Amino acid sequence: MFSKACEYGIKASIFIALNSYQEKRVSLKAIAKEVASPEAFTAKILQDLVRHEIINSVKGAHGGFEIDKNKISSIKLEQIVYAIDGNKIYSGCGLGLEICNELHPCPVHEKFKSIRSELKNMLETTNLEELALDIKSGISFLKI
Amino acid sequence: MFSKACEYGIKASIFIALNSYQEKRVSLKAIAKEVASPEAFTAKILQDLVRHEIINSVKGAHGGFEIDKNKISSIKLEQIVYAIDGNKIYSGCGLGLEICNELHPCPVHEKFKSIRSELKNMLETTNLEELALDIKSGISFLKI
DNA sequence: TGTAAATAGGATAAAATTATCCGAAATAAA
DNA sequence: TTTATTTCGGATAATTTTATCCTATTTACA
Repeated sequence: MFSKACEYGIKASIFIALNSYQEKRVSLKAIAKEVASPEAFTAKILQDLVRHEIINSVKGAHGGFEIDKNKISSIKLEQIVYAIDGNKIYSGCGLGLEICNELHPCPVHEKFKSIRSELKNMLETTNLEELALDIKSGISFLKI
Repeated sequence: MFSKACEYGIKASIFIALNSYQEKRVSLKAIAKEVASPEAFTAKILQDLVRHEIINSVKGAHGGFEIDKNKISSIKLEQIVYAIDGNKIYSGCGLGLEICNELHPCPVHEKFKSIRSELKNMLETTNLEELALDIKSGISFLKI
């Protein structure tokens, strides 16, 4: 469903958010360990998120990644996915047609409609805060 | 959502079904042209579908691909996707966790639940016949 | 001021996916 | 029986995605 890059990016963002609530900046090393992702690859993804101003980075000793506490609840999954994968997720036709719309639909256009819109809606409405809180309370997990 | 291979496979299957209703066998060349897919790559995918006994192939002059007319309505999208992409589509966790279930869910497990099940249901219930009929009646299209 | 700790970013490599090429095998028809 | 047509299958290539490595830059602190 998502690319590996996107999976890592989402998990990393949740972990950073979780720590940001406690004013704790986290290092690449700590992130990669916590979400079980390859360190160097994760670094590239975090750079993307920084460029898109979803997370913030601080260089040098005691540096690391953080998210403005007040922004966490307004960051939607959609923004993270878009920063990393672009608009691949919704943009395309299910069967790869260049033109696929109500007037010129691919064979599965109608069948996919509600699935795609539900996915879109989910990504646009779920925010980092709720995901981080579930981790904090032990309801969900970032690895294994 | 699907791999390119899967997209080509689904479109090819629909085109073959369409022709099989009129007892017409179609060649690789005709299929690739009709669904706008690379010929040699499409050949590999068709071989997969033949091995999984979803379509039938006849070698030699006047050979080509066909589907048993009586089977068309019972062939589900799910079978085609499975033959080509394996169980990647549902099997995995949305965030790539090795273990992801009700007891040990990833952060988006609940959020994805209905989307995944709707997708699963759609693939398991839509059959080749309905897709082929929509092409036949000009409601949907295989290319552009 | 020097050093250790971090992120940034370019170059490169590995793996997976997509795509092409070519000879072998099968088959219908001349 | 020969020839043209067509799928089969192995080898290879191109592209994209995933992953690694190394150096530069920044920063805190001794």
